Amino acid sequence: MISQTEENYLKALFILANENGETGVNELSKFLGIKMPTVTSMMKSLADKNLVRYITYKPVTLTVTGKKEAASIIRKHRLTEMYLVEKMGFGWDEVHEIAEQVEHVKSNALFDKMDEALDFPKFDPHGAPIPDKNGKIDFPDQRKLSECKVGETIQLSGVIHSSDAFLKFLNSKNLKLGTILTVQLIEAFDGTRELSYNERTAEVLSEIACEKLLVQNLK
Amino acid sequence: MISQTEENYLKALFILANENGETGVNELSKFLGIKMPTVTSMMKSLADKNLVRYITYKPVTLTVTGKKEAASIIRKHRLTEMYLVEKMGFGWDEVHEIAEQVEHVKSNALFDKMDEALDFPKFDPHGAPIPDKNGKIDFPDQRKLSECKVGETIQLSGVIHSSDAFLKFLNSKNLKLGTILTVQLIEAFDGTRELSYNERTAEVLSEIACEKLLVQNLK
DNA sequence: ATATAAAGTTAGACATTACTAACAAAATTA
DNA sequence: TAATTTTGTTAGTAATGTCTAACTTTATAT
Repeated sequence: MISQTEENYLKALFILANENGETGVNELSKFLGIKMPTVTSMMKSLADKNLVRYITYKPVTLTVTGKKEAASIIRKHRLTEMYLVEKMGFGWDEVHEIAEQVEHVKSNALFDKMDEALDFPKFDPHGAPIPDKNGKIDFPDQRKLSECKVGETIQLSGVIHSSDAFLKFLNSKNLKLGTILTVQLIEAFDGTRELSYNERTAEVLSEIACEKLLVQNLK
Repeated sequence: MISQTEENYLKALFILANENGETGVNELSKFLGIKMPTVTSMMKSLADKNLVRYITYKPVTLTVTGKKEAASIIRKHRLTEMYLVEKMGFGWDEVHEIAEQVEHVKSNALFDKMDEALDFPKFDPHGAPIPDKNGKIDFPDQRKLSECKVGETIQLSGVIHSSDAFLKFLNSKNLKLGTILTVQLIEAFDGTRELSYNERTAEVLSEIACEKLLVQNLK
């Protein structure tokens, strides 16, 4: 039996995994807001349970079992977010904290019912892909808005590392997933972008904001 | 901040409270499946937090604060059960375990949304009353089927201390809340009841089963 | 009214999950 | 390459919530 605490570590490892699937202890510590010695000892304990591979002074990787568990928790989280938005009338800026708790509920039936009621959605309300029952994720072909060049016209398809405050900010700018944007101008000295979308012709977004926005090419 | 564990103790105290609102440590221990010394020490800790009144060797009572907290958890549990049955297509025999977990979610908004979607229900799928936001419970005028006399015609209005197995058994007998029953016969030697309802003329229920069924007079 | 049974408490141990302080290894920079 | 910074580990402590063993108080029954 995996505890809620352990589930949170596995989820973090899944989310933070770089190209090699590795995550440093320091990175994990900062992400979870838990001090490094605690993380180290948890890594030992998860390694004993065969959920991660851990060698002292080396980055941590999830085992196949660990990865499956992590994907299952992320699936529960994202299905919950989608259910709250689509079926219960919550805003996309209100669902993270609730999903953070509901994701730990031990009942496949509950999440399968959500999945079905939502007609098996592929993405959550923030554009993040929802793993299927086998833990498989269908990653869309996305890049950051901050990487787009002047003149490009693309579609907003995801928001990453989003605080509720940032989502409320997007609401206030009338930016939603699906909005079609054109990059009008990039300020050389601070990376500020000027964008046009809908009837808006010169909305200004900071570079930091643009790094949190994912876009797709138009189809 | 009250932990999940503490919430479970408060809920149990609320449910087990007798006419004086008292509960013995032993009773609590058996109900929760937790050994008595653990219960004793938890009672001390809850008393320090002003959630219960505890004097050694005396039964425990909830304080006003404790009672309010307990009612809030029970409200969450029963709203969740009702939501799962009415909005998600679960059977009344499938929802207890899920609600047992969801009841600990810290989000008034979630339960208020359920309440609204269900149009502010007064009872859960097992006929138990749902406390309102202020912790007030509207107890209906119910008695046990085991207390009814031969010839009485009443309406099934609640199921108490019900295991999932017992609920499945009721399903198999086609007994639901609202079913109108007539007590045809009570066996003197073992308390077995013969009941008629719908087209069924002589369904036999044990005394133990009849003690778990609550009924109301017809209106 | 005393013996026995039931209920309740105390003391001490243990697992989990967190922390701080001190130290060690690895990476970076001068 | 040597010094410094960053990253990571070890050791020791603490809170929470559980347990068993031993003991005490209260209730029950003969």
